[in-house]
Amino acid sequence: MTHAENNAALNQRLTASGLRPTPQREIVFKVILEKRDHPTVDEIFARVKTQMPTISLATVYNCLETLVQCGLVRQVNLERAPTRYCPNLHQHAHFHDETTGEIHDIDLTAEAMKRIHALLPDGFDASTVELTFRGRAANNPHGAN
Amino acid sequence: MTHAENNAALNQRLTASGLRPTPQREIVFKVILEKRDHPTVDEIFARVKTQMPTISLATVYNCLETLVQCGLVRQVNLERAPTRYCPNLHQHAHFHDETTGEIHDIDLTAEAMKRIHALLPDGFDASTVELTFRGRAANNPHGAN
DNA sequence: GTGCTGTTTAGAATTATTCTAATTCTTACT
DNA sequence: AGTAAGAATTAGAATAATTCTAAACAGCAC
Repeated sequence: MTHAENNAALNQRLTASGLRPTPQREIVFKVILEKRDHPTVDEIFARVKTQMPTISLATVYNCLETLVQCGLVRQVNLERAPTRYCPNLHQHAHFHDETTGEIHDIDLTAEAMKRIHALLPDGFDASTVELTFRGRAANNPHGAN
Repeated sequence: MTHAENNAALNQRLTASGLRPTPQREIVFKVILEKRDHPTVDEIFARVKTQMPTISLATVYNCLETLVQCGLVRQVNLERAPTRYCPNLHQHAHFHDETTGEIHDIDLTAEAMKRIHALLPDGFDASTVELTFRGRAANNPHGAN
């Protein structure tokens, strides 16, 4: 996807929710897509400031909340650490490498998701699932991050 | 398990780790076992204070950290909410009811755990897994909480 | 252009948690 | 028993991520 396409998608989602496309929202979305690690708010703030030095931290928080609401990025909370943000919208699990602190996405098939949902007894209806592994990854397994 | 048995288990674990059994640790462990919901530190603090009014919040934090280290209780972090504590040591997932805020334990079989671990590609070695569902539960399904 | 609503901004406020330094408690040794 | 050493507890201060507040700003509808 090109940047222009991502932008169009963003604007569409925003207006669909009665929200306005703004330069701040655009740029925050852009930096998250650019480097597909799992940055914290501070990291996002730092990256955005290089291109828009006047942006405020509160705005970054606001934009991120908006993006999450629109379903364009996912929030990742690991233990008590600062919240991280993830542009991968495919169903996936996270692997938290204890040695490097890196977070790797683990793609899940629809079949796997179905099996996970099937673990729930009757009477439980889950709208979202979060699956997080913690451990050690071999050196840069398939170059993922 | 009786209270005396739990206490014996606690003392054994503590001394095995070179730590001391203390009245504070005992009582913190007791209140977590007594009411098997998933209390926050504040709730634990409140419950403990009724029986030991002089205990300090810092001590509750310390005791909980100790109990977690000894593997006697589990920490549960959901989104950005205060950490909760869980005495259920069986492998299990959590179901977070969006309407009531309650957390239900979902027991997992060894077979299910194995299948979950099998989702990881080669090169990833997980020591722990966390599986959390969010959604709505039917009214008090099998009386669990 | 004027007003209306949504957005951004800076800084203050909040809140869960951790840290600090002093005190108290245990245990071991004499 | 008396004392030293280490561990645990305590109260309160400090930290840090996040949220709130109030004011300024921007863009659209009329």
